[in-house]
Amino acid sequence: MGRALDRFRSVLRERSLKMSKVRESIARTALSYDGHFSVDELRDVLQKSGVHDAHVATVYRALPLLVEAGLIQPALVSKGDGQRYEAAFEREHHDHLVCTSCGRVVEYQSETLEALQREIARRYDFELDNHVHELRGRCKDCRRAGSRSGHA
Amino acid sequence: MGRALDRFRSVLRERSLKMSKVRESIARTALSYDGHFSVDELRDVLQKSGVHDAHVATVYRALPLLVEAGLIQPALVSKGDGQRYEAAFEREHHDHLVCTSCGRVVEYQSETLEALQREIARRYDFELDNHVHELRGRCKDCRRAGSRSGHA
DNA sequence: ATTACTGCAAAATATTTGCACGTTG
DNA sequence: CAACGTGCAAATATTTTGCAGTAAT
Repeated sequence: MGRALDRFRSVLRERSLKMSKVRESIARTALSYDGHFSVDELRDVLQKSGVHDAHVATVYRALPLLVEAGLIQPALVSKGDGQRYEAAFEREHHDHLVCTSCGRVVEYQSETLEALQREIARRYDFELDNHVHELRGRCKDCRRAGSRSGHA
Repeated sequence: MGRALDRFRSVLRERSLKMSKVRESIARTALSYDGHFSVDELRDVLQKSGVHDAHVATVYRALPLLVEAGLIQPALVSKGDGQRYEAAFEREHHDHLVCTSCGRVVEYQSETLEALQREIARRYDFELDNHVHELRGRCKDCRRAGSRSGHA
């Protein structure tokens, strides 16, 4: 956690920005958030944690900085409800498998996949920054329940 | 194109929905759209094509059906401006490599990747519907231009 | 001190929904 | 004719922005 905040601080310094208390709280909360969060979910936890809450606009302003510092990453592309994020600092990278019926999310990681992505980027002469990979389908339980065209 | 519309019709039938003129126009326009489109871009083309335009709500209502029928697929997750789609019927599936500096989009396809995805889904007992895969980085030209350490 | 940060409220976007009327099967 | 589809406008939801006062370096 300390290391993550240091990294955040250094990104801020590079841009002549300041490390405020609110920003630090946002960073801490995001880092220790268990699972995916939306802006409002993050704000809820922030508020309940008693520290102090941050205005929506403030969170929106902070998130790109956290992404840039590598503390969090965008997650769950799906749609409808707005961007979600998850902690990313010093964690194994993983991607998501989402059940389109019940919404269950399974994380997986595959070194083969990572390697393949690097190879594709190399083939087109791209320097890879990051990627989004989301597999969508129906999980075993949902298939058993409504065995056909039953979309949620 | 005829085959695509047949498939659309059959999805509609399965759900006791009807094939209206507006839906058919939306389907045709989406199928022949060259590249990625947003809801508004699709509506623009629809209108200019003289047929008749569809209300924005109508397009929003039609898109999930087109996706379900496999005529289009969600594409290009990255931006903030709302979901984009692209034609997908009887086309080789492909994914995208996006340059974070100049915005250039390169399509690529990899059977190895497709196979790997199927294997991951199988491992978790998911029946795969579709996926989103987007690699983000900097293309050769942008790297040469500004050899900076990072952010746009 | 200087420059940035925050909350606020309003704006800009995106997407969804209820309803009355038109269309499809 | 019954059921569905469409346009419309209003409602939601999400993200951004200008501003005036507050905090960080």
